Amino acid sequence: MRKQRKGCDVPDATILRLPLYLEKLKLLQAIGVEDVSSRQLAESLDIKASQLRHDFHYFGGFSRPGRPYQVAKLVPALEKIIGIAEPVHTIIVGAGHLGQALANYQNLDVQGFPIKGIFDVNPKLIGLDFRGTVVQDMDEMETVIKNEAIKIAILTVPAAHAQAVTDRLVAAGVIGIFNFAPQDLKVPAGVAVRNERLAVGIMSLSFKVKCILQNSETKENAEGL
Amino acid sequence: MRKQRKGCDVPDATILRLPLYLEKLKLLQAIGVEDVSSRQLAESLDIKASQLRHDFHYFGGFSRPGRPYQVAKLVPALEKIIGIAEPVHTIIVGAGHLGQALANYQNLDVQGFPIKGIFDVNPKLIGLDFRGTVVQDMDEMETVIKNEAIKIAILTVPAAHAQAVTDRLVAAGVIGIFNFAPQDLKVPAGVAVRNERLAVGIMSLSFKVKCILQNSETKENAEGL
DNA sequence: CTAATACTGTTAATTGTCTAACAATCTTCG
DNA sequence: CGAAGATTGTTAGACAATTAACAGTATTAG
Repeated sequence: MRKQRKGCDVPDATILRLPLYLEKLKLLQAIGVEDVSSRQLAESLDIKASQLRHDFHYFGGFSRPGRPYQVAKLVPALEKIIGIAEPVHTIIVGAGHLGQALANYQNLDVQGFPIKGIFDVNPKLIGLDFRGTVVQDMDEMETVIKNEAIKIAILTVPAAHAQAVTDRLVAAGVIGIFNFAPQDLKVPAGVAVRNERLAVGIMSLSFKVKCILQNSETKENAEGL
Repeated sequence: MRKQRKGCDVPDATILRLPLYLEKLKLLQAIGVEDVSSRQLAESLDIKASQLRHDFHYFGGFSRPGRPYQVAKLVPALEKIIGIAEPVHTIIVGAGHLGQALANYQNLDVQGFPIKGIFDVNPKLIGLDFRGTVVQDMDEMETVIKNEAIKIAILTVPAAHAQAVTDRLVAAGVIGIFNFAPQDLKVPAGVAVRNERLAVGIMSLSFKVKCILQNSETKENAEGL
């Protein structure tokens, strides 16, 4: 097996922190901060400085010993690593409530993911306008993917249709799917899927809340004795 | 330090899988499956059977050697562990696009999290009706939290107001916050926060897409020689 | 009844991730 | 100029999670 191309053999845990680093750095940049140390940046994100440096080490480091990081260098470097140096054209498939909310969520655009199309099969939704993007029939999807060179799609269709739509997306050339449907997707090698399950998030929270309540009960009992 | 109460000293990674187990089991139950082995269940979730048994082991196991799991026993057991044996009353704070989408997302209700209130400061939004729940003024929030014994809140306000609202929620008795604002929240001990960052998800996807594209390029070059 | 098969609970080994430590470098101050 | 303090890159050790292995139990077929 050929050695993986530079900067791609990185743990998932590190990849998930890169957006957090970038976000905080942009904030610093906005208020005119020029230099930042690993310690300052890490503390503001509630992680250890050694972890931050360890993460950066996967990409060869962004400074040299003795010198703090320069915000103006770090921001574009991270953007390039994440793959958003240029805007990443994106489409939303499924114009239900969630699809609409995402279409209206201007933050996606700001973060480098402009929405180039919204699609649905429901005639009642076709023609609706969200921030300048009009819902189109699903039949148009493949055409838009090719014309706009779409590589990433956001999937917000019902679970029952998720796999069929995924197959169409992959066939049309999409290689990254942000899946909001509670449904495991089968995709060939060379296609990345990220599942975003709201139910998982709120249930894990529920578990912790239950534990907090139990602990406070036992504590009260112990104090009561 | 007192030993943590039974079933609460569990790794995060395991907690995040519990909802997936439950979801799949409910699906099996719906089609009349009575028994399921760790292998069957694990394969349908694309994980290893040993991991599933290891996860269940944190709670003492749900069967005995030689006997497969009984779906009818496992579903309520997991629901109790997750803390959703009884419906968990929830509120949504922030009735913008995302808050509206979540209010319309009937799946939350089905999964055991009925929405008992939606709040916003914007007079234009107050009075809007989403699936029978009417948007109320934020001034009513504390009252509803107390009357309905709300323990979990979904936070969909702008980042700039997230901390202030959080402080009010905590003061009113909320101990679990599902945070959609791109903002780190400070909360006292005994309050759980789960951050749901859409930007993190799509950027991690972008990273992988970039790597896939790079790899296919190098592959083509190698083949071309 | 016995052997063969299938299954779980449990422990050990492996793998992955995080944290700490330190050498090398830079800046600052006297 | 030299020493002190701060900083990064790098490596090794500590910790956590995943996977594999296996002992013990149940079921089934002959």
